[in-house]
Amino acid sequence: MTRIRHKSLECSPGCAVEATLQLIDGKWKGVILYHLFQGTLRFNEIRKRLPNITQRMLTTQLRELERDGFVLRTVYPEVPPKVEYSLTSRGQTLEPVIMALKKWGDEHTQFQHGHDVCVE
Amino acid sequence: MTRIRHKSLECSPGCAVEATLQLIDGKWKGVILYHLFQGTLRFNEIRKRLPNITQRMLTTQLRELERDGFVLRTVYPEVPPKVEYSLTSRGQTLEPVIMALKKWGDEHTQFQHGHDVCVE
DNA sequence: CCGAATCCTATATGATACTG
DNA sequence: CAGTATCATATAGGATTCGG
Repeated sequence: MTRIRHKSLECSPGCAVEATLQLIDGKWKGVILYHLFQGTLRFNEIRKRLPNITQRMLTTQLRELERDGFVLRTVYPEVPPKVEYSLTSRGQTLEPVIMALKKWGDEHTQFQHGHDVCVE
Repeated sequence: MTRIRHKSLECSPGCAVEATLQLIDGKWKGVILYHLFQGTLRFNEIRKRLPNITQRMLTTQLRELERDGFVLRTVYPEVPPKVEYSLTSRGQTLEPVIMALKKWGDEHTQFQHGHDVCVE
């Protein structure tokens, strides 16, 4: 779930935790970022890596990541269209965060790396 | 947002990222965990540290954290009631994750540590 | 003091169809 | 290929009230 930007946040010393969470939250953002760490990808290339995502959701999540300054969207004026997504430098700074999330998940949750589905 | 347990997850190499996110997501879970890293707290002690949370939401989030094995709830059969919350060993393992989120937030978002509210 | 029970709303997500 | 546009639904989060 991505919440409204500029919404007032609870402020305690842990405030920054939620601030970060709100930016990378969204059902697919974590995985999208994860794949983009490995390099620039086209729209459909990302889609292939997320077999269950709908076109609409991929667009939505990418737009939010772009809006938040994590992802750069490059449109090539060709026919058929070609759009590439890559991380901005700000997006790169999220790598330790995403990797911490992945590391914990790998160590503490059981899921099968199957074709396209895993169960928590 | 906390999603249903055992829901099928998208499985790609980044699957673990979302698996972890789904567990610590929830508007207040990150901050609650953050405060519990500093030691056992009573219900109202947590509440004081999260000035804007409602009683219902604090209960809800704590119950989910308990359900997911991160938090231990200890009820003292007294009048008036006394309930203490502490981290389980599994909860402790989240510390690097939460701290990575906090570190990023501290370095990359602007917010004011005020009385009770900050703006992203 | 620490909740549970209700009721309510916003919004995140999804299904589906269409398009330059 | 890479999107929009529409419609539908579930659920997260909140306000309020009551209780042991």
